Amino acid sequence: MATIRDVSKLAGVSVATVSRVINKNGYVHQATLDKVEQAMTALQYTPNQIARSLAGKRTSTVALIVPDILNPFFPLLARAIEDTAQKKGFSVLLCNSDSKQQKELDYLSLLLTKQIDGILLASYTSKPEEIIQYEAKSAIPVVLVDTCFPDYPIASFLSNHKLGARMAVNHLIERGCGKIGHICGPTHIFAARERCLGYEESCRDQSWYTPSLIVSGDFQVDGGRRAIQELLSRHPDVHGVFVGNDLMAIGALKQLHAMDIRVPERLKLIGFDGIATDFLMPELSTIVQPFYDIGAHAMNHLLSRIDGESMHNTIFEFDSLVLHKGQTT
Amino acid sequence: MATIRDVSKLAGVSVATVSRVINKNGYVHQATLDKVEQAMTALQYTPNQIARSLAGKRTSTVALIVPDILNPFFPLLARAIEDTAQKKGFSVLLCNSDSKQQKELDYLSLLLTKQIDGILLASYTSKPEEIIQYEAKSAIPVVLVDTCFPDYPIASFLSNHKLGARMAVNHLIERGCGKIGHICGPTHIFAARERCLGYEESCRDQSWYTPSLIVSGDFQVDGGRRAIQELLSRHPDVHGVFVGNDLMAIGALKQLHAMDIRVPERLKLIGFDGIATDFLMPELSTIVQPFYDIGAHAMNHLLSRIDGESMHNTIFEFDSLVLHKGQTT
DNA sequence: TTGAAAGCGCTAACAA
DNA sequence: TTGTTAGCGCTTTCAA
Repeated sequence: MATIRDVSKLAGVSVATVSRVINKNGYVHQATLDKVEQAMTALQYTPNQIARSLAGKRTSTVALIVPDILNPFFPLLARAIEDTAQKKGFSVLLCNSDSKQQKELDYLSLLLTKQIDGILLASYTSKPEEIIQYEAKSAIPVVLVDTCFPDYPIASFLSNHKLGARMAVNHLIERGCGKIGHICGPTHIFAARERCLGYEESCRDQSWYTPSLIVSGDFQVDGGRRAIQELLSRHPDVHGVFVGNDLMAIGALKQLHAMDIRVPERLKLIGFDGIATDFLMPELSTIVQPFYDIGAHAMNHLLSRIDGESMHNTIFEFDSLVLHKGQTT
Repeated sequence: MATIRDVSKLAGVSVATVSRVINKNGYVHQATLDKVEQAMTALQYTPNQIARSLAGKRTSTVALIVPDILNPFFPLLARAIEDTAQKKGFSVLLCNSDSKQQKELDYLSLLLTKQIDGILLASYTSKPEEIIQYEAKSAIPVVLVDTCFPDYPIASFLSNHKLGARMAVNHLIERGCGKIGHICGPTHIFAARERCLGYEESCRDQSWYTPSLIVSGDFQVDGGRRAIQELLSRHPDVHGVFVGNDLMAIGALKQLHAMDIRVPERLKLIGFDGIATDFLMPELSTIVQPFYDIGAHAMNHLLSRIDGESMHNTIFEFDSLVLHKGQTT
């Protein structure tokens, strides 16, 4: 592969000049610019990114840390992030943390030695102090996606989950549901808590409301099966259920089917997320999160930080959730 | 961050010696080794990977190029690949090509300047000559996943699709199907062709067989809807359908549901891939591909090539497909 | 068994 | 407007 030196020789200029045309900075005469560009194309020259990185510039690479790309939730984010990165000349390193603290920390220090320019972190296990400390000592900007710590100055991009929850409950009410239950996700997940709060806010003034209408699940399919059983045993007369996410909603649906309880006639069900609305049958009613927007904005914010802009590290909540009316309500 | 020079000073040795202990090569006295290691831990030293890469070693990074990580097929592969890479100290760069030749080529040359160590390529658009030429002039090993070119020496890892197709058809026969149709995928996709061939081989000697039992689809949900309609209009009496992939099978299932044709009573349906076996209701019968094995083996093979082992570049077909008996057969 | 020194390819003062 | 040169942090001959 041709180097900058080869180009400089062929063009009859110094490497500094070539560097200037590569980086489009500093003054360079039009005539020399032409010569250099000719030499570059003649040699099919492309700058070695490793050398550029070592010489102090960036790696043009960011890392995306997710619990597990297999969770259908994350490819949606990953795609938006990669698209946005690619448009700006950045690449994305994919890291699965399995929600294990150690694996996450290992990645974090690996990324340091790789001189990654920034990190998009979707993690429900990391502590805010850790993140702040990491940013401080590594000077690598970190942006949170799908989670946040309200009391700390960390940039975060996520849906307005409380709003979404209200939309879900309202939809059930509009569809004529009387007593509405909720299957909530793990309480260590911010989004799960918010959705639960949204449910509570919408329901607590109803005559039928009682806290035992909230059953906890694990955001997985099987958890949904168990939770709906629990809910029905507590309240055989529930008429609608706002399930904390689509995965659990699928589980609930399967369980109801097995128990021969007709959906939506006897019981209406609405999920949250909007993963794979295409793939399901019957189609699940759900609140679709604006994944693409979240990912794209998070990435753009990160890129601005990388460019040295000092941003206001705050929480960006997206209100553009959409009700997807399926066949379960 | 501490550098190798800092360590060498603190340990009272030369940088060369420190380098030797980092890389565990060359002779180094036990006593000095201890000193160096103490210094390293004292300074919390970790070698800068960029500098190592520039000095001639590798980047310990591979790229995974997929058409679109949103296709539920690819996260399965990505996970296996990332797991395997991570165990061996490698990172994975994620690239979406959208099956566009230009985007793919752009990535390929970008990866060159990034001095990537190897590439895992899932592409149905690239030409074998291109790949061979790229490997030759870049010295970057490329391994194909989920596709192959039988007539060219390119390492490829994929399921034995023909075998899987036979399994699917046999299952339908066992379940009592008489006339069996097939919805095949795009013919430029190797796997789609193989599955179709498998179907043909299994069926051509049957009394009911006729080529018009094969309808073509596009491997997408909507394509499945259209294809099943087409098939039914050609052959109102089909009793079983082997659908070329799960996405189309979902579409077919939805269409049949809309048409009030009962599955599996009136018509039996089996898909291929094994994505989303959890998500569907009714659960789809399908042939599950050994994604994890494919990804892991492909990655291991790539790592061996990166380590300089000259491998026999051939096609690795995985026979370990599994019938998932759902509720549609 | 160890060290000195020459790069790897590029950037960025500093001079001219 | 251009060139010289000193690094960036590490690896790797080649000598000692």
